[in-house]
Amino acid sequence: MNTASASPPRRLRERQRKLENLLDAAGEVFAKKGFHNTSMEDIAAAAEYATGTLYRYFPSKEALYVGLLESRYAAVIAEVKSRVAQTDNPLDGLRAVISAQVDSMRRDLSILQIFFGERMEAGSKSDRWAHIESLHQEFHEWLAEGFARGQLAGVFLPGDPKLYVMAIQGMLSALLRDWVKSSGPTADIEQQKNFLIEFSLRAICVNPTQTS
Amino acid sequence: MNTASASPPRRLRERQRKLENLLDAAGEVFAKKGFHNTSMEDIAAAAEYATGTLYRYFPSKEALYVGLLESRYAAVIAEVKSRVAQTDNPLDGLRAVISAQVDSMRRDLSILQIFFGERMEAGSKSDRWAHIESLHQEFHEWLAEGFARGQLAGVFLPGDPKLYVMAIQGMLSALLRDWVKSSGPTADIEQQKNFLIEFSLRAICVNPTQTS
Amino acid sequence: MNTASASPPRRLRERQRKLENLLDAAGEVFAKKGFHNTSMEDIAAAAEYATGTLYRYFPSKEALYVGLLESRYAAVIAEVKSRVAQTDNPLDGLRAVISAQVDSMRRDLSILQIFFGERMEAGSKSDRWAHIESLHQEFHEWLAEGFARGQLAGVFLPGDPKLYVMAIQGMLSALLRDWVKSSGPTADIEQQKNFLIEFSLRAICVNPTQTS
Amino acid sequence: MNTASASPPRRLRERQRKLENLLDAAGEVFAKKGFHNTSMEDIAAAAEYATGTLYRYFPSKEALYVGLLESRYAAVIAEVKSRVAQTDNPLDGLRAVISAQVDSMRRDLSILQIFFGERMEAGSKSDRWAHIESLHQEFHEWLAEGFARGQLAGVFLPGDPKLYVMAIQGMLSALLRDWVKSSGPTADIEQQKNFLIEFSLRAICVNPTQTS
DNA sequence: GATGAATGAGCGTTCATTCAT
DNA sequence: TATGAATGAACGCTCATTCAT
Repeated sequence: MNTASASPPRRLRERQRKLENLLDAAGEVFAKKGFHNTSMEDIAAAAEYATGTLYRYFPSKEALYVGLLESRYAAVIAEVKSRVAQTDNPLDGLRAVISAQVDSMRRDLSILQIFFGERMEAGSKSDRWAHIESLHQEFHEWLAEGFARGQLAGVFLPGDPKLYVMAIQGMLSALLRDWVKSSGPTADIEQQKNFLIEFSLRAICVNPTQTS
Repeated sequence: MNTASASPPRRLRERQRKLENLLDAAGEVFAKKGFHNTSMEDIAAAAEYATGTLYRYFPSKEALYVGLLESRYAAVIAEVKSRVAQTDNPLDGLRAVISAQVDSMRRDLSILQIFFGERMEAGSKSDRWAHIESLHQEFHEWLAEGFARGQLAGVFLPGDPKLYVMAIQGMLSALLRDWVKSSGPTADIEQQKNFLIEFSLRAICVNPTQTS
Repeated sequence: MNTASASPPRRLRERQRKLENLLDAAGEVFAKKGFHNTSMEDIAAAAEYATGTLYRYFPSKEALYVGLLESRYAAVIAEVKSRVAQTDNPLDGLRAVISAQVDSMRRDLSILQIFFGERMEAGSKSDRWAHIESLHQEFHEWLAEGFARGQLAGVFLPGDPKLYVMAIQGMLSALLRDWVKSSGPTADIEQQKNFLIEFSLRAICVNPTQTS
Repeated sequence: MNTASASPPRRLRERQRKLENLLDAAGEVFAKKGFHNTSMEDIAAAAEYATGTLYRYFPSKEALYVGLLESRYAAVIAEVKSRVAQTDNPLDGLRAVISAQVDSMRRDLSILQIFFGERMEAGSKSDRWAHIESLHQEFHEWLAEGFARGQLAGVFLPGDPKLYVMAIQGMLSALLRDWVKSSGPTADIEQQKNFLIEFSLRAICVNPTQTS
C-alpha cells in the first residue's frame, strides 16, 4: 500500500481522535457548569482550540451537547447489552442490567452530571435530539423485551413490561441523582447496588426466595 | 371594626392575590419553555404586567423561579402529609404516599415540567435554594421515619429506610417524567398508580400476599 | 384676623417647611451617593415621603437637584456678601471672601460633596440650570467689582479683575476638594485658611509687607 | 529575523493601535456627554465597532472610562515632567509646570471635559481607580518635592509645599474649567497663562521683583 | 484546516415618572 | 394632598456564530 491510499484513512482517524478529545473536553466543562453556563469559549479553552474551530466539528453548541450525550449514552447502552449477553437466565440478566448501569456511571461521574443537568428545550427540533430519543426508546424496548422473555419463562411476574422497566430505571436514576448531589458516589456503593437488586427481585420475581 | 383598621389586611391580601397570579403565570411559562429559555418579558406578558413590575415581587428571575418551585413543592408535601395522616397503618401509609404524589402531579402537570426541567447551577448560593433543599431533605427524612415505624411494627422488611425512600421516589419520578415526555398523563393512570403500589409492596412488605 | 385670611399664609409656610425638609433630605442623600446613584426612592425614603409626592414639589429629579444646588449656593453667596459688608477696606474684604467660603463649607460638608460631585450634562436645558449659572455669574461679577474697587484704591495690583477672581476661587475649590477627598476638613483648617489668605495677599496687593 | 518571530509583535501593535482608536473615540463621547449619559452603544458607534467588541478591550464601561482617564493623565504628567527637566532653576521650573499643563490641556480640550466631568462614585473599588489615584498622589508629591528644593535654594518662601502645590493646581483647574464652560480656550490664552505665572511667582518667590 | 476578532441580537435589571385611589 | 403600584424605555453586558486572514 502506498501513502496516497493510506492517507485518507489517516485523515479520518486523525479527525476522529480530535473529535474524541473535543467531546472529552466538552464533557468535563458541561459536567461542571451545565449547558447554559458553559460558553463555547470555555469548551474551546478546555479543548485547546480556538472558538471558530469548534464549528468545524459541530454546527452549533446544541449539536455539540447532543453529540456528547449521544456518545455517552450509547456507551452505557453498549455496556449494559454486553454484560447482559454474558448471562444465561432472566434473573442474572436483571442483575446485569442494574449492575452495568451503576458501574458505568460510577466510572465516569461526569456522564451523570450531564444526564441530570439541564434538559434542553422541547423546542429544539434538532435531528440529533430525535436520534438520542430513539436511542433511549430502543434501549427501553430492548429492556422490555428481555423482561417479557423472563415472564414467558415463568420467572418474572406478569404485568406490562414497560412499567417494570420504568420502575427499575427510575430507581437507578434516583440513586445516581443522589450521587450527583453529594458530588461523588457515596462510600457504600456495593451495598446500594445490592439493595437495588434485591429490591427489584422481590418486586419482580415469581419466587423471590430462591433468588440468591 | 372600622374601615381604617381593615385596610392594611386588604392591602396584604391584594398583594398575595397578585403574587399568586404572578406565580401561576410564571409557572405556565417556565413549564413550557424551561428556565433559561424564558425571559422576564415572557413572564410579564403571561402575567399581564410590565417587566419592571415583576421586580416589585421578586428581586430577580432566579428568585421568582425558586419561589415558584418552593411554593409548588410545599403544596405537594402538604398533600402527602395530609393524606398519610388519614391512614392508620404502615401499608396504607405507603399507599397514600404514592397515591398522593401521583394525584398532586396529575392535577397540575406544569409542576412536573418544572421539577424535571433544567436545574439551576450549584453556583446559585441563594438562600432560597437552601430553603427548598431543606424542604426536600425534611420531606425525605419524614418519609424515612414513617418507613422505620413500619419496620418496627414488623410490617416492612429491614434495611436502610433512606434507600427504600430513594427507590420509591425514584419510581415516582420516572412515572412523572414519562408523563412529561408524552406531555400529559397517559390514559391508564390508575393502572400505573396501582402498579407502582403493588410493585412497592412486594419489595417492601414482610408478607406481601396479605396486602390487599 | 380670622382663620380664613390666616389660612393661606399658613398653607404657604407649611409648604415652605416641607420643601426645606425635602431639600435637606435630598442633600444628605445626594452628598453621600452622588446624583446618578441616588434614586427618587432613596430621596423619598430619606424625606419620609412616597415617591409620587416628590413630584408635587419638583417636576423632575433634575429640578430637585438643581433646586438644591441653587439653595445651597445662594446661602454661601449670601454669607460671603454679608461678611464682606462688615469690612471697610479692600484687604479685609478679600480676607472675608476667603474666610466666609471656607467657613460656609466647613459647616456643611455635604454642600461640598454636591458641588464637587457629578456635574449635570450640558445638555440639560432646564431653566433652573440657567438660573444657577446666572447666580454664579453674578457672584463672580460682584467679586470682580469689589476687586476693581481695590485696584482703584491703589491697594490691589492692576490686571483683569476676572482673572484674579478666577485664581482665588480656584484655590478655594482645590482646598475644598481636598477636604472632600479625605472626607472631612483636615485638622489644621485655620492654618490652611490663613495660608490661602497670605498667599492671595502676596499675589494681589501692591504692598504686601504691610498687610498684617 | 523571520516573519514568524515578527508576527506576534505585529499582533500586539495592531491591538495597541485599535485600543488607541477606541480610547480616542470614547474620549470624544465622554467629553461631550459625560460618563452617565454616554452609553456603550454611543462609544461603539463613535469607534465604529459593535457594542460587544468594546468588551474585548475593556471588561466594563467603568474600566473603559478609568483607562481613558489614566492614559490622558499620564500623558499630561509626562509632558510636565519633561518640560521641567529642561529647566535649571526653581523659577523656570515653576513656569514650566504651569505652562506645560496649560499647553497640554489646550491641545486636547476633551481631556479637560473629562477631568471636570462627573466623578465616579467612591463606591467603585476598581484597582484602576486606585492606580489613577496613585498617579495623582505621586504627581503632587513630585511637585511638592520640586517646590521644597526651591525653598532650600532660598528662592521660594517657606511654608508647607503641599499647600503651595494645592494652590497652584487649584488655579490651573479653575482656568481650565473656565475653558470648558465656554467650550474652548478663550482667545487670550497666552495672557491668561502669563497671568497665572506672574500671580504665582508673586505669591511664592522670596524676591518677586527679580523674576522676569 | 485553524484562528480569534468582530458581530449584534437578546437578556436581566433599573428607575424616573405617572395616575388611580 | 399624598400614596405607591405600575409602567416601559433604556442600559450594561453576554455569547453563539461568522469570516477574513
